[in-house]
Amino acid sequence: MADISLTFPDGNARSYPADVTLADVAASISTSLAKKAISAHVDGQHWDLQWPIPQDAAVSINTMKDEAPALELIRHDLAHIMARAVQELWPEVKVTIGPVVQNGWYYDFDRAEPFTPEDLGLIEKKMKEIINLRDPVRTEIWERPRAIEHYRGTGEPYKIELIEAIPGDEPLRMYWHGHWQDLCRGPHLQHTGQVPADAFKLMSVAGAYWRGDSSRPMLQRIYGVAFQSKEKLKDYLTFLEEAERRDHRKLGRELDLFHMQEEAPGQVFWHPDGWTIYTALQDYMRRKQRAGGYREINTPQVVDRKLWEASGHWEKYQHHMFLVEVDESRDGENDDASARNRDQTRINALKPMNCPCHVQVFNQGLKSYRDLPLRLAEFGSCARFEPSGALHGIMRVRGFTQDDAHIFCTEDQIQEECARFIDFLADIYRELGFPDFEIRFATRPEKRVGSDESWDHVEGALEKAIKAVGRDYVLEPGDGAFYGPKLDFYLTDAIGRVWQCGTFQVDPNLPERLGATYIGADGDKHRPYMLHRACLGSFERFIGILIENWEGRLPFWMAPRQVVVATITSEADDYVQEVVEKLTALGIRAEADTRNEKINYKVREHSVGKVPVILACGMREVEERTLSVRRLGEKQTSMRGLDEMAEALAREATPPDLL
RNA sequence: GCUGCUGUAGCUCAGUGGUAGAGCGCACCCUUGGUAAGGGUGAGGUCGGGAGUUCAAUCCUCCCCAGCAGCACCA
Repeated sequence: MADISLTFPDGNARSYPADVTLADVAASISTSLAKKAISAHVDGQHWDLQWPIPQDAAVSINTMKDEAPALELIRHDLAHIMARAVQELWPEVKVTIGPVVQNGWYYDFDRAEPFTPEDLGLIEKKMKEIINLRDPVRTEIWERPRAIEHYRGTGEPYKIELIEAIPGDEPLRMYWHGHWQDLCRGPHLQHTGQVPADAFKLMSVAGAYWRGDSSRPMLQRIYGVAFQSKEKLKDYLTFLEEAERRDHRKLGRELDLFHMQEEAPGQVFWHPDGWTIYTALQDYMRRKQRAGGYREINTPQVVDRKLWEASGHWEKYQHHMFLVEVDESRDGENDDASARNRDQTRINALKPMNCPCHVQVFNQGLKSYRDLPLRLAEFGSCARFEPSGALHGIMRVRGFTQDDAHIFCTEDQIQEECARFIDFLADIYRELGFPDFEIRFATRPEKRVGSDESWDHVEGALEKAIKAVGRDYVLEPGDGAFYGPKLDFYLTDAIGRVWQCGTFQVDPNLPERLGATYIGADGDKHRPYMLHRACLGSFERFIGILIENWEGRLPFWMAPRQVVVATITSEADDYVQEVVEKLTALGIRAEADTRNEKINYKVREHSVGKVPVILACGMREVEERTLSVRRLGEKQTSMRGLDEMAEALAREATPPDLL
């Protein structure tokens, strides 16, 4: 039994729950990606990995070497050095834990006053002093009672709780950085001077629950980042600036795509240009789904709670639903809300998901095995009352539209549908500019419905399906939906960030709960399987990802403003109008800029506005019936004939699936 | 929801216990200019909402709302 996490070369880490062993992970992950894992944490202890992972968890490499220490060790020791610095500055602060995370580390502290940005500066300075002391790091192995007694003496209740939570009774490793002591599995550097003093930075302080449990006290977490060298740190800080430049909230405002406001928190007001992106994407998806054998449907927004009770969502998610109370006795006559007749009030919920509604569509009429697989798709508008702290621009919202579909099928059809979906999805991601994606296979979570036998069966079916597809995947034990196992699809954006978008879930549960049946070849009623699937996830979030991926410079076919035709002199006004009309007739989003401004000004404004093509017209163009073409991001211009250019742009404006 | 921070003009931000300012943008005028900002003039804000302290609150206190970072959550 082990608590295992693997770290990959891209800096990502993946964790596995306590009921698997390292050998399990090694055996079950058959993918080349997993084989790239460079280090593992087993029961909190750090190991560099050799592949294959040895069968026992005692991975054999100790990283205490004289050469440049591994980055993880540097980060790990920095966590301790920071904790020491904090306690030297404020002795009353209680320490807890401080693990290595992507790009750095954090350490959680219990302190009455909040840490301020100025405090971070003080801590950083103190850390550099400690590094310069070159204090030796030494270990002692203590029996538990002695360690507990020690922490009683120093007044560290969190450490005592940690010790008591460690199963078994093996002795503990006690580490000293100079005079300062911490409980830790190690391993560590030999002395604090091995840490590069100019390649780390304290980033932020934020609240975090003790042991990740929202019923426990809130601690203060200080985040730091660290690298091998000052240059690497600088690269990382540059990356952060890059991400900030791409922030969809900022670009959404600057490019006038959408806005949000207090009266509708977590919901999007789409502006014309933003909605143009949305509809371009939706039109594209509609064509793809039609070609992919889906039938599009549409289902109600406001649905009686009875259906949510039947589906099981009421029990689990009622506090995350928008409720709508309707007094059936009012009949529109009495507008006084206080006169509402409680006895006759019906409780409805704005639909938080489409699945139960799709089952209702399936349940109409008698279905035959000949109807299967039946693929029902909906651009389903959903409302979920997400916790206020979870909201994030248009990426995490309370009102959104999924590119949702449910496939009703027999067990035998799961494999075929799985393969079919993965091809479908790969095609879409490629056409949308994300050629690389990763598949993760998530299995039964702790909280779930259905018997273990049923889970064994369904997980087996999905595993068989994904294996047959032959693509690499990563196993995520315990990450499945409460009703069934799933495949999640993660795409990588232009600056290396990973986003989960697509999903493919096998659900034997909902058809059961909502009484879906079909007549088999044997003439008897059978229970269909229901496959939940989405490619984009939600339009809102996916458009956020698109904006950030392309830094607002969307591919031409999706760009809300494709072409601006600008006059250099007002004598070209008529010609510019003619050009715009010609392009518009070809389905190109073209606009005229005949304002009384200099061409320099117009070029600057439309470049900042990320318009992909600027066509400038002066007297020369009018006389020769040509256009001066300037592409976004390019400095030089070229001269093209009007007809030739219009034809080229029309081709460029064609969505990839129609080429 | 939790911890911390923030909320001043359309945007980015400065500022003060005596009812506010800049740049950009916007409007109008002059300018017809050849590929990233031509010049001038002007309009625009009960300083997120409510209550309190005070002779006086945008500024201080409390409550609420929204946003930001992180945590928890994510059917």
